[in-house]
Amino acid sequence: MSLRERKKAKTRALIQREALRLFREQGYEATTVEQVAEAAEVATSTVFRYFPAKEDLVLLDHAPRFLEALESAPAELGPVAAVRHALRELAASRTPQELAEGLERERLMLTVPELWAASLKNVTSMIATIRDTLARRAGRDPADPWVRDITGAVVGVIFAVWLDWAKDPGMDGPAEIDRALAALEVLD
Amino acid sequence: MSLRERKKAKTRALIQREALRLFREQGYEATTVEQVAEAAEVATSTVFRYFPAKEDLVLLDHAPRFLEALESAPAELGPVAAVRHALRELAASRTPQELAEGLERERLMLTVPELWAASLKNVTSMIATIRDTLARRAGRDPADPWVRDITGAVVGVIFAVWLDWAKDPGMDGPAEIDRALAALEVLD
DNA sequence: ATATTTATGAGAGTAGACTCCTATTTGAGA
DNA sequence: TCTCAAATAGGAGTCTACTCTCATAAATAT
Repeated sequence: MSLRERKKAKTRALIQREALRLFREQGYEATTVEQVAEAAEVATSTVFRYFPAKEDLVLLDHAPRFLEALESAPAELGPVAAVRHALRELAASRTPQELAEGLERERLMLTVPELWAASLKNVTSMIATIRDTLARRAGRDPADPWVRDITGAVVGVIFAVWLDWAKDPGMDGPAEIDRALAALEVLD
Repeated sequence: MSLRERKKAKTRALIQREALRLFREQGYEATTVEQVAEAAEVATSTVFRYFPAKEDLVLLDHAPRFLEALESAPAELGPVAAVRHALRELAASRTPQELAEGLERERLMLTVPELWAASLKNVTSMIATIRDTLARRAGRDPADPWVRDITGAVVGVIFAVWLDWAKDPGMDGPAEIDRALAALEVLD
């Protein structure tokens, strides 16, 4: 990785970090892109060079790893069991530091309505991808009602726990999600 | 109802109707408030007098009627069965015209991300209320994980069907939701 | 009919997201 | 060290949601 690339990655991360901090401190809409630029000590145009739109500053990107894990889960597992498997694997593959950072960001996203709203586009496309993956695993059409219903239930349950977790960081989120999903395995 | 009030209601409805038409025909972002004003033959400032923000042109909530029905569902029904019951009752109480109008608006809301985002606050408070109601019916604490998980699964499934319905208005949404929820009754 | 209250139109003005251009800096390669 | 390509700063400019003001018109009350 060249120096140039490293610098770019660093700048990008810096901008995003400062943006999230400001969003948390004073709200998403109340924060202007100019303020983000100032905080990161770059020009406003530079912010837009890295992030095509303000809402893109909020992207969450550990989705690919989850999808990968879901894809490569043992073929004999049903959809719900596969999701449980993938989640456990993902949790295990993350360093404690990564986990804390991820939790912080997710918490921020879930507790600040504007951020959640801003990331809705990503969330929906992520849900669609999960659905496609589950369909492929089961050898069914993604339009299949059964696939849709299972995906809906799984995502709904995960979100429900997630929301509680965001409100009470003391609880063991991953364990709760696992337990909640276990109850859904009757659907497999 | 005075003449003045009737006129206001008429103007308001006219603005909203024209707005929805334009949003449907050329997209939400691509439609300016000025165009809406022009189509409704009012001044731009008049649009804002009736609707504080562009996104408010789309909002609506028939939530109260559903919650009422849920509250008064037979006590012996489990949570999922109670939700099914309430939904059936709600569907029966709406005229075909109301149903079509509602669907049109929901469709728009679900397919345009920023509209969905705008109504997120209402949606989350609605989910919280459903959870409270289900908890009361079951004689449990709203913080109970079981209540949380059931609510999450139910809401997740309904949204999943809703999204598909929005994409394919030809399908029988209420029936699909009922079928999907039937599969969840094992959790009751 | 007159006075008062309320809704509207018209337009000027603000703010902030986003684009585009140019001069300047900075890393990469010879 | 010198040269070239890429990245940035700085700033001017656009677009549109949204606000404010005031004069006019329409509805209501007396």
